[in-house]
Amino acid sequence: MTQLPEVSSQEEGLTDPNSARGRILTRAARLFREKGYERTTVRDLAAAVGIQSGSIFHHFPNKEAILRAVMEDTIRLNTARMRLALQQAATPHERLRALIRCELESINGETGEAMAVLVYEWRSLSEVNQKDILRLRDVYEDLWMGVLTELGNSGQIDADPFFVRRFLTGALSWTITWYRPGGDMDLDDLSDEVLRTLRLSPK
Amino acid sequence: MTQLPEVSSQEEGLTDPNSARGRILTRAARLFREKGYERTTVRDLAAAVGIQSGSIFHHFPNKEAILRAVMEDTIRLNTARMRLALQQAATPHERLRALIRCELESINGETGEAMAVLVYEWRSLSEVNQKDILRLRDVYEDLWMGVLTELGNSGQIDADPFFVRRFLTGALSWTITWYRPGGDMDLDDLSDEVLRTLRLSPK
Amino acid sequence: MTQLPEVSSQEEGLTDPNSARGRILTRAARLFREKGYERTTVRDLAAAVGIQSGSIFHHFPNKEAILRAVMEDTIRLNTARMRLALQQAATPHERLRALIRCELESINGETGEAMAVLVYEWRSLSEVNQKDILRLRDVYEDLWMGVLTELGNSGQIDADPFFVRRFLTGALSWTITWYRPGGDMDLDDLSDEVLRTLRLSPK
Amino acid sequence: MTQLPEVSSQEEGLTDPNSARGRILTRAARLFREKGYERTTVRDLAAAVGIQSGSIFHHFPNKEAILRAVMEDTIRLNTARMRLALQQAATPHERLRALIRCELESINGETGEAMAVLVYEWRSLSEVNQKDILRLRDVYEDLWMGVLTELGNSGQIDADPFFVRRFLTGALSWTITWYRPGGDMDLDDLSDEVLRTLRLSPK
DNA sequence: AATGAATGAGGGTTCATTCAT
DNA sequence: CATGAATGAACCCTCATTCAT
Repeated sequence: MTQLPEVSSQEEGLTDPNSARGRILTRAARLFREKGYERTTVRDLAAAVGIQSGSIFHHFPNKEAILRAVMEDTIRLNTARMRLALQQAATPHERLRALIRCELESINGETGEAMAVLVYEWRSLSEVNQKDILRLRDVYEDLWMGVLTELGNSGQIDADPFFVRRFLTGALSWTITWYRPGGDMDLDDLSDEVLRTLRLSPK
Repeated sequence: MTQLPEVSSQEEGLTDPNSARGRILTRAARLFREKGYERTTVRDLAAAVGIQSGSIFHHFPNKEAILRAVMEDTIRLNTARMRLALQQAATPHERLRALIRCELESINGETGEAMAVLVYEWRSLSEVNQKDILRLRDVYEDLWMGVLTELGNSGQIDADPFFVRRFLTGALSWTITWYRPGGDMDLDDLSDEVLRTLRLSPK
Repeated sequence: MTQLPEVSSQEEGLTDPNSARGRILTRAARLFREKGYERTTVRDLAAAVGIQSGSIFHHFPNKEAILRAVMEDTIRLNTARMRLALQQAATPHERLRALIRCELESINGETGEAMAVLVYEWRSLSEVNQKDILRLRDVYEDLWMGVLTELGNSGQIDADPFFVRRFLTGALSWTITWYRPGGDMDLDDLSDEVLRTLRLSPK
Repeated sequence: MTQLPEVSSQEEGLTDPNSARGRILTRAARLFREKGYERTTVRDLAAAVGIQSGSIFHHFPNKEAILRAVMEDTIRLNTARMRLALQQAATPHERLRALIRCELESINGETGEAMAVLVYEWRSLSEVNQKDILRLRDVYEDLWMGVLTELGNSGQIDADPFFVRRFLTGALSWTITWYRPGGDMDLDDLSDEVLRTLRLSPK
């Protein structure tokens, strides 16, 4: 199994998962994922956390702020993880594999629910919040584009790097709908299969 | 531009788009896509159609039935279209291109809004309705698997056909988030870029 | 008893007291007066009218709009009444009496509750609504100032008409706190007592 | 400027304005006046005082007790002040002027905010508290009635003393809505204008 | 005394759905 | 078929009050 770099939440200013705020965010990610943001009531969330509904508003000013925090924390964490993974990869090909592996991990691992929320509940965010989150997303995407451009320059991929990234974004995020960890395919296998589909030998 | 096969709505038992029911569905697809199913009120929809909210319920028993009809009609229409397109393709490779082209059309053409609704509003459907729609989806997916298996058998793709289909489902559906028709790239170009990414470009 | 001019609600664009809207306004005036605007819940009001709380919002966009309508309708009605009364008065002295009599009627008659609301719940109105209502109030006050200026010019009052109006506003509105119709003093007697206090013989 | 008698808070059992309790009351009077009792939250008040919301309840058992204390302290203080002022007035006419001057001071001076609260927030008091405050009010009103009866007996006013008091209560309390200290009219001028309106001007 | 997280009852408002006309 | 007033359950959020620290 690929060694996953450990990211301490404190270093990145992320929420401590054991704090009240952290517990709300974890449960919120799950509920928003399962039922959708709109269909999840504040009471549902409070019950899941084991507090009263009014107490939610000691930690977040309103429901949307919870959605935003779920998204923001997730992007921050996964960006940090990916940066670490890139540092440990020697070649462009290895870096691409690291990116794919990392993104699959973010989608199908612990942060999977939050990542799904990021995709499916985007429209529930106000425009202002959308813009803020998009800025964080840009940082993350720059990491991808750097590696794909490298591969394009060295002739290892034919298609336009922008398109490749977009196809991969869709393909990888879609895994959430069908991939189940614990089966006969782990995330390394899945990464290799992606590379094979791109006809880039997994090696 | 690839010739798109015409599918008459009557043959397939689809809703006449000029009927009251049809106008509701068209507007619903757009509104559900733009604002989300939960955030779209029956009043919004009625106003968009130009009738009173109570009148909606002369055409549909409840709001969810509208969502279901949007999804069902769309799958039926696109399945019919795809079947026609496959009949006109001679080789497995041509058939794959036809499938990709058709799915891109369904996602980015007239039925695009409804297709997005199919993906993003899935959880708003009751389990019973989900099952019904899934049955229709299976018919559609069988068309895909037939062609991909052909290609696998003839050695034109390395990866698992099931995996390739999933990869493509994600990649193609994701185009809705970034592809804009009317730019310098039409859906034929986009189809070619997909094939290139899979290293299956003709010659 | 002084003849009170009849003002038809239709002529002035006022709310029909028998309509749903009208019944809500009447009950609202009473409740806002008795318990205060803030302490009156929409549910209280709906119960008093005999409808469900949600139904209130078919007639008013929000709670504050009810408060505003109570105030607006009242000012409009009383301005119209006062204008009619002035037309029937021959001398400045008679006109002053008519104003006093009318204002006492507005405060202690049918519109009394609404007038009290106008005074006591002013701060519960948003600034925008306050401005709108103030414009209506100005029209009403101009009627007063015209008559008081006449009396000043003819030497029948010593003090500055502006002050006299202000003292009278306070003194007359205060009657709501102590005057009870049906006792040994009717509104004509009350008017005379006011004139006596100003040392303007009631005649 | 009329000499204002000094009333020491200690003598009357009033709250020391520099104590925690006193600071809460001062801020409460202002906030209740500005925003209304209901719209003022305990948090607002705590923030204005510079403490945490929970700490308020170390000084008062509940929010209404603050309202009551604001009213009670104000009546006590103004009753004491008025008593002193009466002692320094030689004739009934002078005494009336002293009462008017004192009441204007109480309404437009330091205690003005609290006096306004007394008038406008009366209904927010429970019945029990209303009764207690009314008893204090009676003491204050007796001072007024004594002087007005004197004036009636000596033929200096025509109207019923009870009526005159009510007229003045309304007229004077209403000054809070329009009189602004610091303009070209001070409270002595205002007192004179009141007397002139009653045709009781000196000489 | 002071803190501030937690409570929990309720408040204004929304909205799918019904039904008499 | 269409209307639109009415329903009533449910939603997000507020806030006076409590209490362990």
